[in-house]
Amino acid sequence: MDAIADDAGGKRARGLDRAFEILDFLRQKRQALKPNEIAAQIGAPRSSVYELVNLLLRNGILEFTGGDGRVYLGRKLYFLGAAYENHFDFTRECEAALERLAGETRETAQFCMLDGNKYTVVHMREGARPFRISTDIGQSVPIPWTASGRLLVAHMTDEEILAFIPPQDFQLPGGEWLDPQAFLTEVRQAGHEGFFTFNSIVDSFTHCFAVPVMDEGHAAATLCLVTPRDDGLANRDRYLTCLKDAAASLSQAPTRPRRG
Amino acid sequence: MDAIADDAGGKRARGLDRAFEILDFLRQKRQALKPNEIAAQIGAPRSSVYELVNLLLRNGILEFTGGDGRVYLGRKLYFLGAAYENHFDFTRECEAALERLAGETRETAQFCMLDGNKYTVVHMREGARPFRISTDIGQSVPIPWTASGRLLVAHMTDEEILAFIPPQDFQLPGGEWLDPQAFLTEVRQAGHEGFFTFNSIVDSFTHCFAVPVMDEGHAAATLCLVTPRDDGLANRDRYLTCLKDAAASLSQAPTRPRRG
DNA sequence: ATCATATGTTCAATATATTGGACATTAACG
DNA sequence: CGTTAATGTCCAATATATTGAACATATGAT
Repeated sequence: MDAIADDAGGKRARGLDRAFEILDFLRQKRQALKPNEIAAQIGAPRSSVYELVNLLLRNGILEFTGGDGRVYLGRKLYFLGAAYENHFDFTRECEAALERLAGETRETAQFCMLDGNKYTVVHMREGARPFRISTDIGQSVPIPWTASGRLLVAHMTDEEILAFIPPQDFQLPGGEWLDPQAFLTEVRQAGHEGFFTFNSIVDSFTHCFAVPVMDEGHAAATLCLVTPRDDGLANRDRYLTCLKDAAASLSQAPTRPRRG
Repeated sequence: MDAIADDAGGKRARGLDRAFEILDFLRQKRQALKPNEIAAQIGAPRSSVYELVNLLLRNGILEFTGGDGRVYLGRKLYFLGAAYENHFDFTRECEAALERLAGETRETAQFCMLDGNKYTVVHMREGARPFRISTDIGQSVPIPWTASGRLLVAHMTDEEILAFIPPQDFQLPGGEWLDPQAFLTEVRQAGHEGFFTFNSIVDSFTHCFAVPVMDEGHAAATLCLVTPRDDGLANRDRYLTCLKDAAASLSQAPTRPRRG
């Protein structure tokens, strides 16, 4: 069902693709699984999964954990991810920016990016309010559901956007459908204004603010605030200013390469 | 030369292994490279590297960056690494522990783990002293060169240790050779005492402290202090106490699985 | 202009990776 | 006990991934 991309007929799958399908699946499940379970749940031949899991184990990409032969993402992935992070030097300044934002606004602040054709919260700083945020770190969310989504695809043409976002992602959690044309209009507006705010369309009580973190001419990420509706509307201008300042401070950094 | 494992004859290489060789190579180089350069430097057929790079690009494991078709580790790796990290919930408490350590001692504090058969600094908090640390985050260092190394292999038998550590890693940066038997003795001592300290054997001016962070009965990681020799000797007992307290606070956490 | 080097693309041959299915083992269960 | 389900291993067949080599293009030096 949720296979990565083109997976129609009964051809053999390429090992590399299957391998990363396994990794993504484990990430999504967020728990150690037996090879057999993996095979059953992603609909892959068991022998293939056993073969690949063993290869990945040998490479440190997967690790035995949880006993009973269960495997989960391995340390090597952590190191590779850290190298990615390091290269752009995001995190440190990012955390600082979120900290500052949370302090200034007392609202929940998030740093968001695309993960494939989904939206994902990469870092989050919970606000001081007694307020529950629904989105979990690292969870994939359809792009059209989010304020940030408008910004993260703003560098594409209309056609590219519609080709990029899976059609079913325009269906909101309640079941209603969001008109793609309306979405595109909002994308253009967001791209032009340099921010996007709206009453969340995935719940009935939050107001969302998003501003882009620019890198190489397009929104590489966004900074967001998720607030109670009344607070958000009452402090709209101030919050937007805070966000833009924070984003500006981040937008400089990512370009420069780091040498040890 | 430094191929991953068994790479003798002129057989064809498996795509998956080659792929991770590419990823590791990029991590080591810490910069974006052209596919052609990668092929030349890891000694792989160009057509294979181009094929694999394209596959990895399609999966978000690699990304174009730096222009001219150069590629580097991709965002997907970051997400996978974050999931690994999350699963063990290390980082947050880890950063806190380093912060505390650095505050208490004003020395450089490190969180270290094994990466394959090498030692690696995963997190570091620079001390308040005007003092330069040589080790860089994420760089691979021979196990015998480090105090932590004694602890990180302490759960293995002598034979396992000698099979695990590449023989040439017993050669110190100066060129002298460390006697494996002497190393094993230190490993046993470290395992027994629950810490290891020594005047660094890779430079002439630092004293190193290491204590284990236990997980599932063995040292999954270490906390370290790197200090000027005189300071280290003068504050030895206090520093060791700080380290042990910090390690104890971390040793609890990693076992419990997290549910959203 | 000529040559050399670096870079990327294309393609056919074959070495081999993926796969289905058989088999082995264990646990659960009536 | 016999049956079913879950899990892991093994193996041969074949679909295909890896590879060398040829080709294409750009750049820079002489």
